[in-house]
Amino acid sequence: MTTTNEPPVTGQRLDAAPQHPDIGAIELAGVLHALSDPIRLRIVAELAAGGERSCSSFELPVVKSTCTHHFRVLRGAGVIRTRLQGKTRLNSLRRADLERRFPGLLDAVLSAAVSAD
Amino acid sequence: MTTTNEPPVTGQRLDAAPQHPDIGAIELAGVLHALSDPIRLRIVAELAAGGERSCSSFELPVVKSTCTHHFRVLRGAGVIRTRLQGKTRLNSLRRADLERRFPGLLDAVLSAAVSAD
DNA sequence: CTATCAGTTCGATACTCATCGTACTAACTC
DNA sequence: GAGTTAGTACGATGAGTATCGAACTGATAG
Repeated sequence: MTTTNEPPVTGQRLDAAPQHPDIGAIELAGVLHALSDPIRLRIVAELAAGGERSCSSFELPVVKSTCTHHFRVLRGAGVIRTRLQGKTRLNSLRRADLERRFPGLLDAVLSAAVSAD
Repeated sequence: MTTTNEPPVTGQRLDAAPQHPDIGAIELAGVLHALSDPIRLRIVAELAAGGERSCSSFELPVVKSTCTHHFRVLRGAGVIRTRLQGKTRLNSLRRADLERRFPGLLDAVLSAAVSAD
């Protein structure tokens, strides 16, 4: 595919590793906004139970591209970390980072999510 | 003003007391969304310090109508309570209610708001 | 009664966002 | 190489929302 009649993309590379904010760059409003969506709250709650999960292991009521969107929001807010492994992306909660930045916040949200279930 | 040439409004009354959700009706996603705006976060943080405050006692960088909007969002989410007194509205945090519904959540957000300040 | 004050209501506007479908890509399998 | 798999990229769309200004209201002060 080096000879398509379209010019090569000048933007960011597709296979670039996913970007995660530095601990200090994690903003409270951003985290709260990321957690204020029911689907993302569900992702975070399930992620809190286990270790690393691929995107497709969640049975979410949305199509793939919407799924990508939600994981990107969570990643951009600093809530989850995404690691490339072969053809899948493994997602995990940034528990330690969030705990250092906003002590008690994630636990409070998680137990609230359970009780509101 | 009882004889304007316009028919009387059929909608809700203007002076109706502000509506607050029942404790059980407070939703986690709603609370997180309400707190995910910097202006509202600031209102809540200032409200956490003292008792009752009128809307205008906050020096917010927005006009009055926008102010009304933010207080309505907070009220609708169950975060604050608004009480009519004369010509002002006195707002207070629903600390006890929130603590019962989502233990530790508000405190975690408040201390996070301070540390992120 | 008139004026002021505190706040709401009502558009209007611009921006964000959750969703989808289609096309694409990169790794893996056959 | 041809398919399959697990996503991402890219519009497009519709819903929500943060903002403003102007008009209004209800209580109080003069």
